[in-house]
Amino acid sequence: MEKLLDLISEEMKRAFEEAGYDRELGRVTLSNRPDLCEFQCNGAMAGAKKYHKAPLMIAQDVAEKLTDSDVFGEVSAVAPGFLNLKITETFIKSYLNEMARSEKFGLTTPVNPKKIIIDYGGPNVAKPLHVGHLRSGVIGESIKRICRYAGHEVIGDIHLGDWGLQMGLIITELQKRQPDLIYFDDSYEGEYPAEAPFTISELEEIYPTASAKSKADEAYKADAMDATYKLQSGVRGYRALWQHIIDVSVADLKKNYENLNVTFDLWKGESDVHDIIPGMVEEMKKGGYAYESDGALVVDVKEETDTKEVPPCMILKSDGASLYNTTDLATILDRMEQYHPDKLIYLTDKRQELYFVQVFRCARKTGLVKEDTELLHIGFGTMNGKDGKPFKTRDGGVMRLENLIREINEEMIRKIRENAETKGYEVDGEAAAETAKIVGLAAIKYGDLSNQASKDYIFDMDRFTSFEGDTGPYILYTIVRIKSILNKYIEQGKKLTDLVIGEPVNDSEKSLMLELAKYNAMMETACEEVAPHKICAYIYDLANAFNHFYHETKILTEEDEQKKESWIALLTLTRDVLEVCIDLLGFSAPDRM
RNA sequence: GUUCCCUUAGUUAAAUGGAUAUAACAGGAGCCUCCUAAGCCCCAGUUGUGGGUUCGAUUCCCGCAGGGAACACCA
Repeated sequence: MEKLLDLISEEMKRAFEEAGYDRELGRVTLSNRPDLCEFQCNGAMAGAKKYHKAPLMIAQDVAEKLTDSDVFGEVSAVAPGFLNLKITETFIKSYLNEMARSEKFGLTTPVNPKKIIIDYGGPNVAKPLHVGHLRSGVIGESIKRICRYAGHEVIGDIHLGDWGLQMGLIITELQKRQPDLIYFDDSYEGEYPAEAPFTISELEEIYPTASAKSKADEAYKADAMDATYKLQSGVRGYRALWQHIIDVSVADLKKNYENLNVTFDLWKGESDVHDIIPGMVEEMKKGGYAYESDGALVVDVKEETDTKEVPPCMILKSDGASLYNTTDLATILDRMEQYHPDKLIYLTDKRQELYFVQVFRCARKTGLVKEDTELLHIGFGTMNGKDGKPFKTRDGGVMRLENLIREINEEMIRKIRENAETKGYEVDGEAAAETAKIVGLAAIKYGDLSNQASKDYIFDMDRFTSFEGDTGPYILYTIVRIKSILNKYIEQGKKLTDLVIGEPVNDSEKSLMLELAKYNAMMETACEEVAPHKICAYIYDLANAFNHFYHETKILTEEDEQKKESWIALLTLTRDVLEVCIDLLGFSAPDRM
């Protein structure tokens, strides 16, 4: 279905053409003076030079051709040459009814859908998720959903950090603590136990302990490196122990991501490409791309047009060991071979920008990716505390993600209880907790996603839990209001199906309709620019338009059945659009709050 | 040191080169016998600085000041 702006631009272009001007000048845009008009066209000013004519004269010529238009109800040419436009009630009504009937509200889906792999989350096993992981998960999940909704085939991969020295450290510390474990007996040839010899909380304590020890103690570090080597070279007991670490850790990660409503299609990690690294390195050498520099193996990636220094991309460290670059490149190779994607999207902290420039160039140069495969790194900003510095707990530590979520949820339960009390109804504990979880998640996600991803933003617990203004809970509250009306309507024995939206009867209703009609253009932009914050801005405007309409219109007590049905249809569409949008942002609305 | 990014109201954030820069919070005033007041409504307040391009600049270009980040054996 064509976008509203395209349809009305077409009408305007026709008028420009009929008046003897270039039709391309007839591009219509949203009004930035809503007090004067709904839409505007600035083509007359752009054409002034070409036709050596005052812009206002051109605008008047064009306006004359639109006097009996079905699309524009009001057209006025004003100084210096703006065309101020209002569209007819009939036109907007038909547009919305078509939208309501169409799949995805008439969003145009691509002729050639792409296969996209999106790499986000990126946690390390055996380490708890902390607030730093929040953005990658929240933004990545939203982008995944947006691309999928837009019609592409999307695969989300968590890309676990499960292979490096950290694993050797954990194994070493376990050996010190429990040297008699069967895993350390080289002569053992039987089956290893199915149960892990540790719990997730032990694991989370072991890693930092081991890490601290290795920094202070050379011998300890040597042991850890040896353990890493044994693991990577496939010693049975070490592999079995490693598998336990992965299993225990992944189970915990799944639980945590589930609480965030974040899901991955693939749970692959660095370890999955271990076996293909030697072959890849060999190819790079053979192709003449990789050479030795200061003992390390590198590939030059600087280009003549660079204004800045782009250091070579390191493939192997001087001790021959692989590093982040190596596994990332091997992962690209693996993904190309297994999935043949048209596009790879990476979500990380924006500080890794230069790093990804190096890796992408290296991948292209060495032929790991096809010419027409797009590589995109989306760097997001830091989540800061109120002081503008990276978010910390009160005592200066790194805050665990589950603690952050718990704090928000507790505050939310308090608010729900308080609200129930002032309104005088009972709320049982379980229902309150369930609602709190839903609303809390919306607060966190909307708070994050409503900012441009690339910018740092301030996570202000007080503001996020205050629930006033431009927040997730405000959006949810609006949806709950609509649902409540629709439910009451159904309770009257009526049905929501087959209702038709009529012409708007007042300004607030027309505003709501115009807001709904912007949906397609907004969604297209949000997809193209991979910009979830545009969806946030849109649903905030839409919710505002609805609340304004709601305030002025008594819907259920309306006696004119036709009017009432039209409003119910309009509300249904509003609810559906809002719910689709919040789903793309990765949260949902409760039935009441 | 080199390079990149950022600077919008008291605060946090928006704005394909278009008219009077948009909201939220905080501040001040109003609206619940009426579909959820987590709402609605009114008031007050902003583009760091100096140039340039343009009919028109928060937006594009150059300089300055202030803030942040990156710059091969971490990820």
